[in-house]
Amino acid sequence: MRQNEIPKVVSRNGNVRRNRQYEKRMHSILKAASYVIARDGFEGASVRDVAAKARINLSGIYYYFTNKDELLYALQHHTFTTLHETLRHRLQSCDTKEARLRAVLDNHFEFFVENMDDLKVCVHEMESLSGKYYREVLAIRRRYYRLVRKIVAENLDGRRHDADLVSLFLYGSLNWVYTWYDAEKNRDVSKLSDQLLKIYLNGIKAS
Amino acid sequence: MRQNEIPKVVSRNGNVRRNRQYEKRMHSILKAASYVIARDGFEGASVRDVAAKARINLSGIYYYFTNKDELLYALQHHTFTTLHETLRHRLQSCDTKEARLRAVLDNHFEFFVENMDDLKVCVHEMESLSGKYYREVLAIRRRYYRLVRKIVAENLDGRRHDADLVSLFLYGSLNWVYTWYDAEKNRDVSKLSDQLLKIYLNGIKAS
DNA sequence: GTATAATTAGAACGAACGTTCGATTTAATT
DNA sequence: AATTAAATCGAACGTTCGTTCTAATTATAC
Repeated sequence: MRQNEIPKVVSRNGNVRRNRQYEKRMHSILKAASYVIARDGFEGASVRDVAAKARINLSGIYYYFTNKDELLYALQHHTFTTLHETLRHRLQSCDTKEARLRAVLDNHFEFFVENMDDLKVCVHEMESLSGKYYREVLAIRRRYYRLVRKIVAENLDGRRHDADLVSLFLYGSLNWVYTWYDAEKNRDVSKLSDQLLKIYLNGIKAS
Repeated sequence: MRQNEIPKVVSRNGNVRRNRQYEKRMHSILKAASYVIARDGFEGASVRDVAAKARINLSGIYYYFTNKDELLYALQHHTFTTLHETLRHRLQSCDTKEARLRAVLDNHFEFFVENMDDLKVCVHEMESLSGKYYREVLAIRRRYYRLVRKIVAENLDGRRHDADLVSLFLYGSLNWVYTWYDAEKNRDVSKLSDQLLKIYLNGIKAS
């Protein structure tokens, strides 16, 4: 039996009698999808490739997901939610506004390093979904962005800056990372937040 | 007769007897391709859609371009070259290093506003080509990046900053614009460079 | 006007794709 | 051990895609 209702993120199987490996299989499919979509793009990625990478039969994919779009939806939904949650958790132990801004950067970079494929799929395939799928992911994305914006705003000299613009510029620097990050060259991840934080707090001016 | 040699950017037709409309047709195909690829992504864009948008028969496309990849190659090659050239030209009338940094931002934003689809196709489809096509575009992209980096570097307090990181962060802010730019909300383009320049020269610190 | 080559048009090819279906196998319950 | 449903599998469907081929048409040169 297979569910075909409105998709949930974690598990779509509401049955009682369920194979113990169900969750693991689901996870391995998502991991494979993340890898293949990050490599080939969503349109370029074939469900067959995802299945092969996950070591499951092609039609097996459709036992866990109703279609290709839902694969991407599940990936983006889960990744953005996790990113947002880890940031919220991290912020609880920050006293100053500077510490909170630093937490935003640390969180994003560290999350990126540990989930490169997933975050790339979130950033690069932002427009690949449509309809309900798109709108739901957009809502989560906005939630995360608003949190970033709030922390940027409290660090701002409001007379000289536009909070939206500053946030979008910072957001751009963060989201662009996947195009140049090199695990060898950038072994020290904290250096990335150090550098970006310095720019936004003090500028780059030569003396 | 049709050419099938190494593609040139401007015109691939070396024949003498040539329809007066040849160049116009070629340009209209590129314009259509830019529109469709920006909308659907390179993999998602069909040559049929490009042909329809350019008001030409499907097989007519293959009279001007040997394959779909070459369409993207021509677009990216031409756009990056132009972007680089306009920046070089602009820099000639800059006296101070601050003026040169400002020129980088002005050039990028103004070029973006006037060639949104083209620049989006350059940024978002960076990985869509492979082999020779990819390497050639990469070379031009690097040339542009190095120019930006040089100007960032001369504005840097080198003891406190890493020129590569700063350049990549700035580059990210610039390239991310296509995801949020709204012609209505951002009528004044110079405000974008103003804001970004302030950040990089003075930071955002609240007093 | 006629010859010649550039350009367009229509139809078709094979390949790859997302998805479905029925049968088979596996695991859990009694 | 028998039963029942979950999970997997192999094969196929219909569609869309990039590309090609040949014939028709148009523009240019003589």
